[in-house]
Amino acid sequence: MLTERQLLILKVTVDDYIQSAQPVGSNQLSKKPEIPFSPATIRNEMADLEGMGFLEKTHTSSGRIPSQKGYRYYVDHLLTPRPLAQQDIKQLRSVFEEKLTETEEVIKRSAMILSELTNYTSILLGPDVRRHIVKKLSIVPLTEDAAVAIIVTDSGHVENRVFSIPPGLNPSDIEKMANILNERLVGVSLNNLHLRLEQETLTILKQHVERYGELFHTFRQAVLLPHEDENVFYGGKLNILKQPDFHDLQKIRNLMDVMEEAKHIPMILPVGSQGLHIRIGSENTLSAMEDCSVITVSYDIGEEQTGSIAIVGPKRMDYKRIVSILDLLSGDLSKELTRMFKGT
Amino acid sequence: MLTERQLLILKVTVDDYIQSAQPVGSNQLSKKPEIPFSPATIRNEMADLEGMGFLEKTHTSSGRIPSQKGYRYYVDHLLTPRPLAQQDIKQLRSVFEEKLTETEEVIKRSAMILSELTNYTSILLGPDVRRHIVKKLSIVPLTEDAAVAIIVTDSGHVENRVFSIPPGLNPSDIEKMANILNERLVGVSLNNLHLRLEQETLTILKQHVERYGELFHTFRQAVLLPHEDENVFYGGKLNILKQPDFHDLQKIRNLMDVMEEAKHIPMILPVGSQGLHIRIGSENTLSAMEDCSVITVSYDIGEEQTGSIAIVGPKRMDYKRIVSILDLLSGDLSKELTRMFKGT
DNA sequence: GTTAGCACTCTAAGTACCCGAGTGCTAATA
DNA sequence: TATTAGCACTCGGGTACTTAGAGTGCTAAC
Repeated sequence: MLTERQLLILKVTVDDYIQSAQPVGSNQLSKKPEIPFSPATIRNEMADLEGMGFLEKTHTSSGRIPSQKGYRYYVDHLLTPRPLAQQDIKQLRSVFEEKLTETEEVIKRSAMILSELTNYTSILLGPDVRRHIVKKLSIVPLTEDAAVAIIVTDSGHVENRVFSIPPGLNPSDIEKMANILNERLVGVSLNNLHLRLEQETLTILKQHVERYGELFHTFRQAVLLPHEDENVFYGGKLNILKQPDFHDLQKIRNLMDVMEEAKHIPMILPVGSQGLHIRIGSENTLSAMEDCSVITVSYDIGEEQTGSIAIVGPKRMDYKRIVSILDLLSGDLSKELTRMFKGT
Repeated sequence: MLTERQLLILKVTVDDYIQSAQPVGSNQLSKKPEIPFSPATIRNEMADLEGMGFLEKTHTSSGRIPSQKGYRYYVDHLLTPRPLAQQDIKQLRSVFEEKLTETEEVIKRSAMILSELTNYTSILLGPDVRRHIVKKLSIVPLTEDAAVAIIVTDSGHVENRVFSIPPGLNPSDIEKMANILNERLVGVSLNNLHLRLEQETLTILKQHVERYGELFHTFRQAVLLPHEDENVFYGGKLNILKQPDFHDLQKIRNLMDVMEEAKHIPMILPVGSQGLHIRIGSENTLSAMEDCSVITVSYDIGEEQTGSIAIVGPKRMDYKRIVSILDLLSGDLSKELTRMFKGT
């Protein structure tokens, strides 16, 4: 168990290191007004804290920096969210002043502002498109042998895909097919679309549409997979380059690579987890992120859908500030997007 | 005027430096089989070439590197495009094996493969969406007070935008409006859309639709500006970090920043210029690119539309190889996209 | 005209050195 | 007994110096 004084010293050490990026020495600390002890006392305490694994030295006679365990303890027990400056709140809320009509636009802008405000990289995940519900479905012929299938969902999201029409097909058949599909598929979630497509529409199509087989096949292909990565928005990808903690070009490359790769997103932004989470250093599953901390928070759209926000920065991240910012944004974003979604 | 020998030495010097990234010395050169002169002779010639501004030294007793003028001369007079390896051709053409149905997909994949093949950053600009022609226009109501406007163009491109409906409006009016718009606007290019919108449809709307004013206004807003940046595709943004020529983090940041900023794209990819162009160092308009070379080439879609391709790399770029690659790709891409567009 | 020879230059790498910030330990102090 | 002053020690980073090597320009010989 840590004593009051140890707690104080640990807290101030972490705070100072977060702010300065330099190892913290006993002299330095003793000069702070909140620390009324002599350097020698601090040295003793720091040695203890190091013994317990909360602090580390970069070399034998250097000041201390927080260890992973130190950050973890700080985040769990010593973190007092710092109230945001009016200026920050204003900037953060400016997104909602813009009268944007689309969810995606709001999320995109939020990502940008978030990265400007934090100087870290932000990743925002929109609500899962696959849970959206088909509102309208249409097929627009383009040429003799190609048409574009368009699916509008209740959220205003539009999926569209070009697919090929078997040569020599009767155009009226395409129209018929579109009608049948519309009758049967409006109200179905994108998730269940391909299932319903085969279960319900195939038999009916058979009866009404000539050569339904080929047509149905290419259409099905087109509708099958929604673009996955369309749903991820980044802000300040280059902010990583601003951090003094990252100097190894190789590591920067790995990190940026991993972040952009769609397949890694679920590892960074655990879909479905509620509330705010902080992962420090090697607590991240991806090895490229072992020098990073990631703070994630979820937000709600309506009652069913959720999205998430992540801030990726160095372990020496300004936790206080980021937590406050994310708290505020997640609330505001939930309110605004729910409002937009339901239609006031 | 340069002598044969000077030409040879200049060429080999540039080639060598492109390959090794190290200043080239007279001894080194004299060992090459294609150079039958003694180091002393080479030194004399190099001194001359330096005097004429084709070569530079990094310090008084270093080997030579090509100057901007040197690169320019090399590119203009000494460049012999290197035939591509079968392997490369195969990889480059693999895009077309994928049976992609959408122009955008093809361009996106090309950007990726291009960056993998070259190890530089590729930027591909699709055909100008604003010249596409409206094929179909529809309005899908979402909630009481919002609807999504969808415009399908002849290329299969789908623009969609959510806009707000004035409260309490009769839904049938929206349908009427959609019908009128469709009748009048199919066949118009996106470019002329807003013009035609006011000239032709406004009066008719007045006659048929109640409260056309408000509805028309928000709709017009929505349709007005196509998303500009949707048309630019990148490959290998991080390849810059691989180049030994770039080590200054600040410069890298600037460069990456400039490239992603949509408003700078026209400076990098001059829209409308035909054929292949090489800009070296300060020949680029953007100061952030003064250490880069950019090779651009245009491609055609159908008879009217064009897109362009750019490769951004260090001045010490493998011009031979890139020129060959771009030549091939631009031709293939033109063929393939024209085919797709016209519908075989 | 070409080249061998040579003195000269400059970088990069290695070594030595010192300064300062920091530590741990011991002994004195409150 | 807990705190602190004092002190010897450590280590990184900066500066100065040296050296090796690659390269140059110039001159004189071929």
